[in-house]
Amino acid sequence: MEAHESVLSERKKQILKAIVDAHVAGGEPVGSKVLMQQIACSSATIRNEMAELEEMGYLEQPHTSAGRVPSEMGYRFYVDSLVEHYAMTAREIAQINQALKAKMSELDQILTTASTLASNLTNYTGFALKPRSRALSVSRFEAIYIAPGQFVLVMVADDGSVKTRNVKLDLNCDSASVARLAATLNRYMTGRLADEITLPTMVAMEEAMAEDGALISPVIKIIYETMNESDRGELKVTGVDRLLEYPEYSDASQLKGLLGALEQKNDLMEMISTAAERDPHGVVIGSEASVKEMNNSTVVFKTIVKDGKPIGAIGVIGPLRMDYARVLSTLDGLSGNIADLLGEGAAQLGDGGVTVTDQESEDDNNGRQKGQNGNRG
Amino acid sequence: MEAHESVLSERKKQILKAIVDAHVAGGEPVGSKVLMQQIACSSATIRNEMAELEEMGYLEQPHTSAGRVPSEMGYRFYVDSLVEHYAMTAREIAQINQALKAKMSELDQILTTASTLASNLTNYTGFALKPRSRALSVSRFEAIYIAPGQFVLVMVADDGSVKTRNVKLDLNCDSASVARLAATLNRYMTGRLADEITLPTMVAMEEAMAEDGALISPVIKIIYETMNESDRGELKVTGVDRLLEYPEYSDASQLKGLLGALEQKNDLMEMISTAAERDPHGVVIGSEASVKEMNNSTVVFKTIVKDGKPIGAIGVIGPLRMDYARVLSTLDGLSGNIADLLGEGAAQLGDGGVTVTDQESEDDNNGRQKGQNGNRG
DNA sequence: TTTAGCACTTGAATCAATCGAGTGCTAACC
DNA sequence: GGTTAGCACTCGATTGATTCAAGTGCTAAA
Repeated sequence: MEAHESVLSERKKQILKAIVDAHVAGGEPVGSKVLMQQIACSSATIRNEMAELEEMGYLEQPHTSAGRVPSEMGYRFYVDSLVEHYAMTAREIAQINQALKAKMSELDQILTTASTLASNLTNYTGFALKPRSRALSVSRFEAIYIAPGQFVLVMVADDGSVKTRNVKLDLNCDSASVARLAATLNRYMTGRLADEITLPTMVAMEEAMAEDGALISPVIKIIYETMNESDRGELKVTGVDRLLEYPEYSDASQLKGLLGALEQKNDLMEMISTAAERDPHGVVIGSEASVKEMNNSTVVFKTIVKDGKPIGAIGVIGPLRMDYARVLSTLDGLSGNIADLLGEGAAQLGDGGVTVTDQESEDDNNGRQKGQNGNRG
Repeated sequence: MEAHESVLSERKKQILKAIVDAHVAGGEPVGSKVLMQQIACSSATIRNEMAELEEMGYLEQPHTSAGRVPSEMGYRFYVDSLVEHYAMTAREIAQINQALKAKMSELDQILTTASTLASNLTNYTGFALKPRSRALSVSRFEAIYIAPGQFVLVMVADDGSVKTRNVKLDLNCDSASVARLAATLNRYMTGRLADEITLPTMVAMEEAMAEDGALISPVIKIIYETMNESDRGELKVTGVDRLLEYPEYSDASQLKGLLGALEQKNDLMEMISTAAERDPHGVVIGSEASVKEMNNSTVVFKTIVKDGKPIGAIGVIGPLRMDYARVLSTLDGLSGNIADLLGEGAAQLGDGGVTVTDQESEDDNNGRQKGQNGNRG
């Protein structure tokens, strides 16, 4: 592959690079004229060079009267020898960091899964919607020593949900420090929103921890993040690709428009909450939707109710000619299952009656009594 | 809305329903001839009825010489009065149950997020790949009593990772039972794969628990599920819709084919592992791919390395004319961030040097020392 | 070796002609 | 009165010819 470089003159490389760049940017075959701006010679010269590059296999002509397009070999050479380094912006880097750190609550996971299921089972695009939920305060702390500098923090929230965090510090804390930490947290932090912790409280806690005072600050941050992470309202959309096989969306622009409308989560939430009032089925057909881009589509949804309050919704979006029977019963089934999982189905217990939730488990998930049966056999 | 029913004759309802069903199934306007099979009268009669239904607003004609299509009002009536109940198959119900119960490991979450980020930042379709990983055994158990019948189970796995489960049973276990449970688990279960637990061991554990013997069986199941959940190899694909705006994929069938190929996860894994050997950049251009459907697309990926071993990959898929510079650096940045999160980046510690992971945290995540800095301020 | 100029090629756009599916309407029928 | 057969009619889709324009290859001059 390095042989390329010795064969291609500097100017050929320039031209090849310019062609790749232009074609990547514009998508059209690139002609000799546009290249004149970047290469310091006439179009005829460039044409000659391009003819040679084509002969060598780096370029292709879709047809005689079109410009040139890089061949696969051309792209390969570009990637191997011509790509310039692109430096990510600080903004992009920050975005990566933030997004990767964010955890998914269990409700989020369930809703995502439900959206995927709705899509899979109906062959339309699925979505799941979660309204904002309030921040929680912690009513009880426990801390379990795991290893030097490492412990598990267990938080029982004011709604009865339990969250755990595996914490590692590079501070030297032992079993005793961890126990003291739990005691201190229980004394100063219980019943308070993490927002409400004032500097004096922090200082008091650090004093109470004596030589382990350094633990407080990072731990408070962790608690803050944990108790607030459930606070994002969100819309998940899955299975967009399924709509591709419906001729209604065969022109990509149509679908693109619909998806763009979906990005306006507020509109969708608004639509669903109003539709839920007047329509028992949760079916919004075409122009019944307030959003123009949805006027050629149908939205079918079902709210998920927990303790009598709607805590989210799942649904599907597809063409007007939707298989309503199937969609309606699928959503019914799904929402029932979710309600069960979230603890509405307290009655249906099997052998042992076990409920298991992972640590994130009861994020956004208040007042649960019994959940799904943990036994699978 | 109920007024409809009194206005429409039984035959009109039949015809409307038949039209909706046929149109939903076939996508084409439906003519009077095809309806003859379902309605017991001649095409002329049906035409008369259709003309009336159109007059009333339930049907529409795309043009004079086409068949009829339901109007929005027609669909509305269908949904309100004509849909037949569709009963889900046992298979579908099982699928729902299983999928909703499955938890996502942290690695899964990170990879999903990474895939989304790759897609967002590059404007191509992103993917993330995770090979199967081995099951873990537990080297230490802890149990924290929360409430009657409820406790948090903390498991330190043989690779040093920590997992926690919030367990609720409808058995009457108190603080002492929970403590005894931990002791018993530590005595009989440490160092073993959950698969290896034999019936005699179970019996011995139940005996050791005396009157709380009933705890053992459900708890073993929980441990089993927890330690094996990381075992699924998987491919996540996100941002399919981004490809819609590239003319290369403007005919939906092209894109559909590509996506179909992506479903063959094994092919992709194969491709990536072979490509990773011979190509330092991880760029597969067009026909370099072994899969035919990808011959008009480029796949760029980057393996994620942890402790010297590849534990997954992230990448993007898009047209040949891809913005390689941007894609390559984005994937570099992402994979670096992921490696840090997973504990490779032990060196880069900031103030406090805090590592936080939630319970699922170190799923598939062995030998970590220090991770990313937990402080955000 | 580069460049200006010109004939040439060829997909895309435009337009007319043809085709056919399905209708509306009329008249006969039960 | 409701139903049905028959037929003229409509109108989008398909096909084919024509034009248009972008971009080339080649030749001859610099």
